[in-house]
This record gives sequence, C-alpha cells and structure tokens, in this order.
Amino acid sequence: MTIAMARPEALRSDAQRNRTALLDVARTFVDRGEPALLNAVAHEAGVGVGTAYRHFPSQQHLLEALAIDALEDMLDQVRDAVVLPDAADALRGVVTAAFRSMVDDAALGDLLTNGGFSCADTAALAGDLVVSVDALLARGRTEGIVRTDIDADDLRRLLCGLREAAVAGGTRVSDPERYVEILLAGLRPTNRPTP
Amino acid sequence: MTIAMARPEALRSDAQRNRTALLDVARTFVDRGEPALLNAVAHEAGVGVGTAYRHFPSQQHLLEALAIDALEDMLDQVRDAVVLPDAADALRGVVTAAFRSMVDDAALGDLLTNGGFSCADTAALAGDLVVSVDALLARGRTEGIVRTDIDADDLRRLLCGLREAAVAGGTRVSDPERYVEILLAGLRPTNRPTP
Amino acid sequence: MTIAMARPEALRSDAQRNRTALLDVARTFVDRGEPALLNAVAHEAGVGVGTAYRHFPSQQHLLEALAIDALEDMLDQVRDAVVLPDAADALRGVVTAAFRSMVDDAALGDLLTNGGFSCADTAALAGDLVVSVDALLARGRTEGIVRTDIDADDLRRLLCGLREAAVAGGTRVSDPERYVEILLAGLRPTNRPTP
Amino acid sequence: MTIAMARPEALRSDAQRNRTALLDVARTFVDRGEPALLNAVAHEAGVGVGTAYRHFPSQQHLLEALAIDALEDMLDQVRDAVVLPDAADALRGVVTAAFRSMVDDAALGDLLTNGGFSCADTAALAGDLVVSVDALLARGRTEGIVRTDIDADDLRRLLCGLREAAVAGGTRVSDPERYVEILLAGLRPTNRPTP
DNA sequence: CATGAATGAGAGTTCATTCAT
DNA sequence: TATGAATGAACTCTCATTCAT
Repeated sequence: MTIAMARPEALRSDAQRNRTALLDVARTFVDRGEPALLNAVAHEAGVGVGTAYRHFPSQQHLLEALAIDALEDMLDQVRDAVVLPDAADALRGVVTAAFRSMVDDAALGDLLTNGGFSCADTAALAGDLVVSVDALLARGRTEGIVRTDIDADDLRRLLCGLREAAVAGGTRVSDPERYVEILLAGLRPTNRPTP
Repeated sequence: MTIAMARPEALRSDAQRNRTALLDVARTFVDRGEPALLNAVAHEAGVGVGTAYRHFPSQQHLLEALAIDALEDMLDQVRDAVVLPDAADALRGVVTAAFRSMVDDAALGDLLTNGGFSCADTAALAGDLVVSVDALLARGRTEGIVRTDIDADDLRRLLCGLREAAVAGGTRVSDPERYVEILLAGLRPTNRPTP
Repeated sequence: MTIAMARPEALRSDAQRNRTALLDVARTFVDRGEPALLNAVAHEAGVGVGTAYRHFPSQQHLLEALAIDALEDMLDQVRDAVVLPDAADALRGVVTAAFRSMVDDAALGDLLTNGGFSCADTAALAGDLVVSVDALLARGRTEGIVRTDIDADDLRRLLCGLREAAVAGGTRVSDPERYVEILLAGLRPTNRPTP
Repeated sequence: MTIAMARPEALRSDAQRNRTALLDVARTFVDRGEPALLNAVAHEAGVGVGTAYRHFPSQQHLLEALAIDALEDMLDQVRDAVVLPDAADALRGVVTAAFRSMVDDAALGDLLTNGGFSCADTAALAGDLVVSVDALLARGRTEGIVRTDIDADDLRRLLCGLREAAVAGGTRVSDPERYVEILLAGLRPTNRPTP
C-alpha cells in the first residue's frame, strides 16, 4: 500500500494524459462552485470512473492535487517573507497574497478551510506552512507589529473566514481587498496606529 | 396556500407537543454540527415523517424556526444600540453580541450565512435587521468611528466569516473573543488609534 | 353502518353547506383535469379533512356525487329514446348526448370508464342504464339499424373509448362531433348504407 | 449529456444481462396492468435500484424500451401498406394490425396513448409513423375510401380510444375484432356502402 | 358533528465506492 | 492498467386515511 500523493512520481504517458484531463475538468467544476464529483469529472474527461478513482481515491485527493501548486507557492511566499527587512511589509504581503489566492482558487480555499489532508505531500506542505507562518508571526510579535495572542492556526482560520465572507453564497463581494485591510488593521496590537 | 411562518399561530396542544419535540431534537442535531434531516429528526422525536413535513416543509423552514427567537433578540439589540449615547459602544455591543450568538447557536449562524429565507417572518426580521444595522453604521460613519466603505451586508458577511473562523471544522477555537476584537479594531477608520 | 349514497337524505343545514362547498371545489378540480384529492378539496373548501371524509369516504364517492345528476339525466334520456318513433333517431340521439356529456363532464366520463361504484344509488342508476340501453339496442337490432353483436356494455366501452380519443392528453380534439359520426356509422350493420 | 435511446448500442455482457432482466420483469408488470415502478422492477429483477436508473432514467424510458420493437414493426407495416395495390385493403390491414398490437402489448398502447417521448429513437419512429400514416390516409381520401376529415393524429386517437374500450378496467372484451370492424366501417365516407 | 393533526408506507432519485470485464 | 456497470444506503417528499381534540 502506497501512501497517497497529490503530486505523483513519473507516470506512464497515457496515465499522465488521463490525470491531466481529470484535473482540467475538475478545475472547471470547482471554479463554477460545483462539487467535483468523481463520476461527473471522469465522464466529462472522457475517462472511466475507475480510472478517476485510481488517480484520486476520493474527492479530497482530487482537491489536494488541484491545490498543491498553489499551496507550494504560498509556502515559498511565506519563506521569502520571513527574511524580508520590514516585518510589517512581510506580514502584509503574505496575508494579501494568501487571501487573493484563496478567493481566486476555490480548491485552495476549501482545502485550507476544511483541513483533513489525505495526501502525504500536501499534509507536509501544510505543516511547513504552519512552521513558517509561526516564524513570521514570532518576528512580528517581537517587533510589536502584531497581536501577541495570534498563532499560525488563528491566522489560517481568520483568512479562511475572511474568504468565506468575500465569496459566500456564490456571490463575490465587490472589492474584496477592503476585507484584507480590515484583517490587517485588526491584527495590529491594540492602541497602536498604522505607522 | 398559506405563507410559511417560522413562528406559527396558536397550535392545538398535541401539535404543539410534536412541534416542540421536533425542534428539541433538531436543536441537538445542529448543535452537533449535523444537518437536521427531516426524517432523522422525525424518527428521533418519535413522530411520523409526515408530521415533521407538516410542521416544517423543508430543512430550511426547520432551521428558521430554530433561529427565529435569536434573530429577534439580535434585532432588538441592534435597535437598542442605535439610540445608545456612545456610537462606539453601540457598535462594539452589537458586534460582540451577534458574534457570540452565532458561535453559540449554529442554527442562527447557518441562517445568516446562507440566507435564502423560506418563512415570511424570518425574512422580514432579516430585512429589518439590515435597516437597523445600516442606521447603526451610518451613525458610526458620521462620528468617524467606523470605516466608510462598509455596509450592513459587509458586516453580516464579516461576522459570518469570523464565526466560520471560530468554529470551523467542528472545533471551536479557544477564546473566540479575540476574534471580535480583531474585527472591531479592523472596522475602525484607518490611521485612527483606539480612543 | 349505512350504505353510502351519492345523494344523501336531508342534511342539517350546516352539513348541507359543507357538502355543497366540497362539491363545488371538487368540480373545479376535475374540470381542470386534476385528481380531486380529499385533503386538497377540503382545504380549499375551508372545511376540515375529517368533514370531507364524513361526506365522501373516498375520492370515488366524491366522484359519484359529482356525476349522479348527469347519470340520471342520461338515464332519462335513454328511457325517453326507447319510446321514440324512429329507432335510428333514438340511437343517434342517445349516443350523441352521452358522448357530449362525457366529454364535457370529466367526472361522468371517469365514472363510466372506470366503473367500480361505491354508492348504492349510482350503482343502481348504472344498472338501470344498462337495462334501458339494452332495450334501445334490442329495438335497433330488430329494426336492422344496428349491429347485432353489440350490447349495452360494448356501447359503454365504445363511448368511453371515444371520449378518451377526444380528450386524451389534456388536449381536446377539434370538432369532437366527427368522432360520434364515426361511431354511429360504425355501429350500423355491415353492408348497409346510411338511409 | 448523451441523448437517451430506447435501444442502446452494444452493451457489455453483464449490462445486457441486467437490461434484459429488467425488461423481462417490467413486461410482466405492464402485462398485469401495473405501473412499472423502477424500484419494484429493480428489486424483482434482483438488481440494484441504481442499475435500473442507469438503464432507464425514468418509467417512461423503460416503457419506450419495452415498446420500441413493436413500434418499429408498426412503422414497417404502414410503409408496406402504403404501396399495396388496394387502398382499402391497405388501410384495413394497418388498422387491424395496429389495434391488435396495442391490445396485446400494453406498453405500446400506453406509449401511443400518452405520447411524451423521452428517447430520441422512439420519438423519431413516432414522427415517421405520422408521416407514413398521413400518406396512407391521403391515398385513401384520393380514392374515396376514407372520410376526408381524419388525419394521422385522429386515427391514432381513435385507435387508442378503441383499445381503451377493448381492455379498460383490466378486463378484455370478448372478440375485440368487432371493435375494429366498427372503426373501419365508421372511417368510410358517409353514405357509401362497403364495396 | 366538525376539525385538522398525525400517520407511515412508499415513490422517486442521487452518489460514493466497488468490482467484474 | 482502464473501463464503466453495479451497488444500495440515504434522502426528500406525497398522500390516503385515521383519530385525538
């Protein structure tokens, strides 16, 4: 029994073709806000259900495969941000980018909201993300630019909640950037004006 | 065809008994985070399915019946707040109380999050709520204690998102009050310190 | 236990009022081609379901109550026809009138089509109708103006079928009278021209 | 979305086995005059409900699958009849055969009576049938052996009505052929004896 | 007698997952 | 390895009839 991977080893070329087709179709589903039912995705991709299940044992696996690149980008961004000269800029950059990604990519948003990773690689990525975000927050706390009672999981929750606020009910709010500003302002330590 | 009401006229005593039993059971479902399936609720309440459907034509009606009291309390609170001497206190009180209610009562939280009212009385209540919240925000804007780019629907969305943040995944975050503080701080006009 | 009657004895005035209201509403249902569900009829008549069931123990009883006058008219017409001077005119008159009644009155048409009387009086009426129609046909056979292999039940079936033909699918055929002409022509003995 | 077909492409052997089993059971239902409920048919065929729904998305589809062969036979017969030397023989043959088929095969009878085709192939067949029957009637009119006010839809209605007359109430009338003779005689132009 | 709440079997349908081909 | 047919539990909803009030 192999551990599931959202990003698999090298595949035979036909398998790779199927996998890509499935992901492409699944993407259209989540972009429309519809659940990526394996059967429906398989059918629309012109592939047997069994094949779909071989590649993605559950909807969750499919979701993680859809989101893993974005998750990795997010990790890179946080790691870059940790070493930025200005801590406030770093945090602002990370929060803004994360929010945008989650609003634009329902797969990523859903994944971070619901958790419960099924693939070893996405789970590991998520773990690394927590570590890096904690580092970022630690620095922010040290420099006094962020509340001291917030950890990485709080930030994840707040971002997921904010994304819900922005896209809930299938309608995207106008100018979602306002919501990031609100979060960023709210994250600063109390009684401390914007620099 | 009578228009559905979440809070019906006086009921015959047996009907009232069943209705209460259904609502009690439904409450345990939503409190556990489970969907209040009409059949399951009916069965557990020791009542025929048909009876459940007579009282609540759909899960949505059931949800609204579960939430209407809390919704009304919320409206009262907002109306009281509008005439409070201090606008900042008023807003803080409303946001705090609303957040607590939604976190404690999943029915209320789900209702405000998903919208789509089926009962005339809950829909009316929700409409009144928007009016009152807009009044509250207008006053806040006038007095310069709240961002000018936020309306009642934004506040609803933000509160629903914050509640998601606090209770998502079936686990309630520790000390949810922190999240309200974040939101309240974020709602203040930029570059303006807490008084 | 009383035997059911489509046309009951004298009723208390309030009972009579309810009965009439139920029948009036039921008539609108069958005229629209909808089944006269006891619950729906009762509700629309502003009467309790129990009351509806007291007056009409089943949809069938309701149907018979709706049709009994027309059935009686039909019987009168046949009895009158039997003693008419011209047998061909008599048959033509009966067939034409019966067809028209059944096309115009879905309750009557359905009753004669499905049989299975639940009320003693409608059943008796139907029995009398068979007797009279057989007399009419006997005379017709004697005078050589009608096929010899047709009895009253055949004629009922043929008329019901013809009505189905005319109104099937909720769409009434244009000029239904053509269909009566076809039946009348078909009923004449073979090889015998219209006089 | 594939368009439904009453007669599918080549099936995998297991699918073919199930399909046949379902159709066999469904046949017994309609022959008993009972509605072919998908669930009941599936159960009696020893097959999951889902399988029944895969093969036949609705009762209507099932009905059309049951009737398509007979419908095709009927079309062949009409097309053959159109080119027969004697127009009267042609019409007689078609009417007689159609009536027999509908009386013997409740699926066919119900299909033609209720219309509302769900499968592309049966709908096409029905359309072709109208065309061919109209051709047959046109020739009959030209040769003066059929009433001029009857078109293909009238003939369909009359045949469906006649079949109702013959089999209504679950009891089949004795010697149904008499009814065809009546219809055939009735279809001839008025005042014109049988040749 | 009137009322209308309650009943519950059953119809119709969907979908995640398995497994024969 | 790919295919797609099969599965059946689960769910929503209806309606004819009964019975407590």
